[in-house]
Amino acid sequence: MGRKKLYERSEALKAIKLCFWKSGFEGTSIQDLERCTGLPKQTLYREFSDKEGMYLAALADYEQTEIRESARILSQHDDPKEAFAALFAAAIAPVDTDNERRGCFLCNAAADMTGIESAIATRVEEAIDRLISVFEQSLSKRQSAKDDACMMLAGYVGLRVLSRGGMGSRGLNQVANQLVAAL
Amino acid sequence: MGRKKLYERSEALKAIKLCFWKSGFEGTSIQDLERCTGLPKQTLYREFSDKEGMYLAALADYEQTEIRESARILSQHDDPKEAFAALFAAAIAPVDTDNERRGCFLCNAAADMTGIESAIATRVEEAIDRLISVFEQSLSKRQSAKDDACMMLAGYVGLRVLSRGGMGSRGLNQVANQLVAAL
DNA sequence: TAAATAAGTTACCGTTCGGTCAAATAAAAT
DNA sequence: ATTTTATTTGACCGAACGGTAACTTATTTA
Repeated sequence: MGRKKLYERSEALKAIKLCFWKSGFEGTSIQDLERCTGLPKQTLYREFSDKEGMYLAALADYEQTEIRESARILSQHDDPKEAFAALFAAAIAPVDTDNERRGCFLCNAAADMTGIESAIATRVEEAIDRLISVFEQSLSKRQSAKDDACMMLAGYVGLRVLSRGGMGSRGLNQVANQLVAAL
Repeated sequence: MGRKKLYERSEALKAIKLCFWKSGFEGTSIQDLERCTGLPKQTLYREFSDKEGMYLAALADYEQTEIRESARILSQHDDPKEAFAALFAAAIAPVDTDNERRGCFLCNAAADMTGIESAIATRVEEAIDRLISVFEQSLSKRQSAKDDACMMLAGYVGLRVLSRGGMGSRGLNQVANQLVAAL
């Protein structure tokens, strides 16, 4: 019943995610996605409907890999200070090893949003809510868990946006240390 | 010696700034700028050379108005806690009065940057450096001024990106309060 | 083996993109 | 009044944009 597909959706999606991650929604063209996936646009459109579908799928994939990884890192430490220190360290690592400055796809998406923009804005808000829940869980032993989670979220977002914005790893480590100390 | 211009550069620039502020570099077309300034593209190109010139001029204008205003707010309070509380309050105000979610142009620009991109990246880095200096000055009485400024910068960036990302004013106030408490 | 279904391929759609050129127009300086 | 300088206007450029339709090829059912 039909031909076997010569590509794998998950692999294509991974490439698409990296593309949007680096260049944002408007900054990424369908042609860019053809190049990075190696697939013709027809295949992309069949698989993801349209550009927005590609972006939403990429964002969802990001949440299920990168964000889930963050949750895992946090859950590996009992002490919240240690937990967040580890999280921040993981965020900074690619900057001072490979000078990789993609930042956080979700944070970039939040800054990308141009006012009232379709389904994407909603998904971004939802993903941020889930991220704050992850933070909250790591801080659940504290009675000020919710407030602390808010602060750490802001610090996390700031850290990752600044890293994309070109801040050196020395400054980023300063930020991380001070945020952990504030806990 | 020639005809008087029927427009004012500063007014045009103000409109251009708002446009890039809302929609970012890639998300703003020359046609958008024609509409918001009321000027034909010829005039825009003569005045600012090209799209990048328009963006850089807008970013510079942002720094000389909005960022300078931030410095003013900070300088009006002796106690750093009060100073940053006032700064954060000013950042949150437009969200819960007009639901205005432009965020911070400079923060948006930092998140926009797609890798090695021309002169814009450099200017953004410089502007961030200047912003951190402003923060540092407000904290100059402390011996940990530099570290505290780093943390507040990350918190500030996070706060403004989250506000653009749709976080409600309740959450934003939580963030602000906790950041001030961490000082 | 034939029908059905899905994937690959190619060309193409109208629109918008950033950017340019030249003519027309207006006002200041000589 | 004429020259000079600047502004405005509108047409135009090739390229890239997101998206689609049609045709070919391959594979799995019946």
